[in-house]
Amino acid sequence: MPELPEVETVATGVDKRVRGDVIESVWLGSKPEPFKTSPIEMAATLSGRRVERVYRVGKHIVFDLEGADGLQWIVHLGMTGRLLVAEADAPVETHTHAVLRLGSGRELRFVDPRRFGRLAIHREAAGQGFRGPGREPLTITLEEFAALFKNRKTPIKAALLNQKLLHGVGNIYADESLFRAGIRPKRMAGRLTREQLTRLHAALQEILRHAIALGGSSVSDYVDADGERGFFQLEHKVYMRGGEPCLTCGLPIRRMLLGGRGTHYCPGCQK
DNA sequence: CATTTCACCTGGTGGC
DNA sequence: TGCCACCAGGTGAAAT
Repeated sequence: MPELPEVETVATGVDKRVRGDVIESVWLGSKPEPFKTSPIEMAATLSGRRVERVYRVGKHIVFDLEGADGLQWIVHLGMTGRLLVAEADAPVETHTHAVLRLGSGRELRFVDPRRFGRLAIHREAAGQGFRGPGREPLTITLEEFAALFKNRKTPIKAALLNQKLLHGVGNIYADESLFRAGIRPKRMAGRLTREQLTRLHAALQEILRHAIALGGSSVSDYVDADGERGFFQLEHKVYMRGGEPCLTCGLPIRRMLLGGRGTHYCPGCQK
């Protein structure tokens, strides 16, 4: 899964290749799982439209479609979803659920083995495009960030993963930013000190920006729109390093379950 | 309402 | 080589 940096990388890559292109025809797989909008309505809405712009909101990829009705195509990659721009004669991978044939002769393909991804048409309400469920981690101010966690009794890691608070943060960047800020994942969100909130706000933004600059983390099968892997996995300090020595203090990194998610932290560096 | 747990899927890995 | 348990970037419904 792609989290904020991976989705940003994919959206940027797709925008570069697809912006201005016309969707000439649409094929949607028969399995209904990925579609929040019915396949018939989705295909009818997309066919013949020009793509004005592609960008990221939270973990969603938003396609602005040309036209006065303000319709948008929303793609969520789930855990294993990929959006690929391919030549029309390139072999179609298994688990391909959507193919958009473009006027340029290329195809935009949605591939998702686990089928946790979602596709939908968003109808603009009151002149507003798709906004996402929460606040943007990259642009939120420290004051707004601190206010999100006030009086919350859930562990800080669970709060970071709650998309209605901040959208875009997932398991990798929650663990990595808590390590960088020196905070244990189980610490109650509402009990963080002002200093901890300041460190966490800075750590999260620094890590997300760094990860975007490196094209995201390729843990297993993540690739961008050109099929290229990212490099931020080489910078992980705790994620998936359970049992290995902390790169700062040497103590073994611990792995535990928190909210059903694998959680990694350093018992020496995080308080 | 806030919070936690679990189902939803396929595939890769490691132990036996 | 096979079988099986367990794990994986996420979310949202149901239970508490």
